[in-house]
Amino acid sequence: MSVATASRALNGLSSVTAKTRAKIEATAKELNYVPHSGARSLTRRQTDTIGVILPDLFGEFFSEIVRGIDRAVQGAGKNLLLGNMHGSPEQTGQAIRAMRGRVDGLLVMPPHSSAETLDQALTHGIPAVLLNARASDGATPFVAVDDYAGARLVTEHLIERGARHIVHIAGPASNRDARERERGFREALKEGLGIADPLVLPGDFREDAGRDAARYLLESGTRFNAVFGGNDIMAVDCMAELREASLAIGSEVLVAGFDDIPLARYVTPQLTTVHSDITRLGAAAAELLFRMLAGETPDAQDSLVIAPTLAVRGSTSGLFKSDK
Amino acid sequence: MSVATASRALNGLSSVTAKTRAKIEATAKELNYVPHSGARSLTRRQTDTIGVILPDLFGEFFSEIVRGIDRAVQGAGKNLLLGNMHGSPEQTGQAIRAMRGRVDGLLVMPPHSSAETLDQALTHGIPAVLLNARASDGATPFVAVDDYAGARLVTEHLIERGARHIVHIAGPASNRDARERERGFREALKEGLGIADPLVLPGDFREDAGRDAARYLLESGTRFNAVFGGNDIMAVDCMAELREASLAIGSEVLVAGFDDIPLARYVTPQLTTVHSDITRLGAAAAELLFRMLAGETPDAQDSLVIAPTLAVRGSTSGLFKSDK
DNA sequence: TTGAAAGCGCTACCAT
DNA sequence: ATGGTAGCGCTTTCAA
Repeated sequence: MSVATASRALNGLSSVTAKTRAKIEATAKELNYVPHSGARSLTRRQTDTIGVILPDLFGEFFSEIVRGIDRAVQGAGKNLLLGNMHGSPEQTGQAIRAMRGRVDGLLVMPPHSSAETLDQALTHGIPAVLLNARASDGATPFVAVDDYAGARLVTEHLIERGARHIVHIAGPASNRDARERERGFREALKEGLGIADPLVLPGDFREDAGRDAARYLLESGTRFNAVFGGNDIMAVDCMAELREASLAIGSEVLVAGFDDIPLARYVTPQLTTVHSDITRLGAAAAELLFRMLAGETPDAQDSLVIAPTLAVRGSTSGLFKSDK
Repeated sequence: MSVATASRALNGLSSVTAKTRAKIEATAKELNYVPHSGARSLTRRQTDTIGVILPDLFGEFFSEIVRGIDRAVQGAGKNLLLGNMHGSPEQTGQAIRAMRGRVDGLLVMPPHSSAETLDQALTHGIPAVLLNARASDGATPFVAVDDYAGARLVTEHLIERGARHIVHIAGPASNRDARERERGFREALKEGLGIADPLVLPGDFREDAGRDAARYLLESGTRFNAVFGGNDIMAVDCMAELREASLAIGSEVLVAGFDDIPLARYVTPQLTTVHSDITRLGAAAAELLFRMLAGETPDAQDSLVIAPTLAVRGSTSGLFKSDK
């Protein structure tokens, strides 16, 4: 048997006698032969692998998105090469370059708002889909969570539940999600209550920011009856602090967050928040990339914005007793 | 310039004139040349990539372990190929085979106790380190968390805090971690209190199991003053249920868990639990693998068992009022 | 110091 | 239906 025939048999090409194939398969098993996918990739000019480049993410988000990507990858019979990039745009470019020759396409989630730096690295090479970011030139397709819509959802909900003095704890200004959430908050407030300059406290998406915000609110004597935290962590900690000050969460003060981390359901009262299907985000991105690899050339039209949903829980479900 | 010289220059070999090198580097930049690592791997017979095969893990654990591995991989200038295997040992073997030619070594965390099936797949090929599992032949090095020691730690702590009627909610019998934890519990109890046949309730590491256990305890009128949940989820939910029955957690009944998930610190009272450095587990495994790839041939001696620590919190910190 | 050429393990084209 | 063989893009002897 020649290597050519063997290759054909093992790859299931039709032009092989059943007999020959059987013999080859038997021998392969006997020799415990396992194809060398590296070499295979080289000749076929296709690796059946996609690269994923993520920033140093916090637990929950990371595992969810990878799970989604993995699901799609698995379903397509492909492989997943993971390349973390810890922060800087240069590292990102570096990571992207290191993937050349190893992957057919890329899923990239840039840190912060450094989308521009990416373009170069991307435009120049292989197909790519951006995660939760837009390329500055608008050319690279992306899949993102609609932070703006989510923030509007919460804000409108708070208004509907009777809140009239709503405070927002913002995330870091360098973070696109944070900016979009704040924007959604502001617009919903303007449209709903006609408030143009609401109180927005600074935050960084970490626990302390929630506590600090709460203390500020209490000590400054600010009039407020609802807090919308830029993410759940801050909302939860703000809520804890307000509770310690004997405020009745859900009736005296409403609190809501964003992300729906598992914790949200475990605090008392449970936290109303915005739920995004992160797994779906990852899966959708991978599937979009596969379509590109299959020859389709999606434009910005194919980019997907995933609409989040509101998870209403105890922290906003009570009725208002008084307007503090 | 010949390709040979270019290769040498780009790879920083010394046998190249500074002048030649400069010229080559300039040209490379101009042409926007990026080396094709696939081809490079083929000739060098080294991919600088390690494969990671994990079962379908729950969020926290997954991200922590990957973070640890990634850290080590990053530090060593290598790449990380992720291959999830959803469950069955066959899939595992499959996943391992698919990695041939793509990676230099493997980090494998087998699902359940199917370590035997692995051996074949592993023995036959590339270097590998097992995560949280032992190979049946004892040959493959591994890195694992010491569940047994952790369980002893909690149990001894509960005894020391005055508990005399301690119940354990076990995890699934198919899970090695679960079995080891139960073993640690039983032995600590025998040694500490001379109890040989403690009450062990069945569980599956999920929320409901915690609630079911609590209900059983309450309804059956069982005498107990401490519960050691096989993991935090079950412990937390058991605690919630007991609290609803107006038991004072931490004083009337002690509750402890295992894993130290973030939630443990957010429930009221905070949950005493066993903390394992999962990130370190991943990093240690990767580093062990790198040593093997560098030529060392570690035996079982080099396997590492990571000792967990006890995180004492409110759920066991109160004093006993009565011996219910 | 540089260049020519032989592969790495496979696939795919061209013959037979 | 099968076999021979030319690469895939790189590294690495071996000569020059």
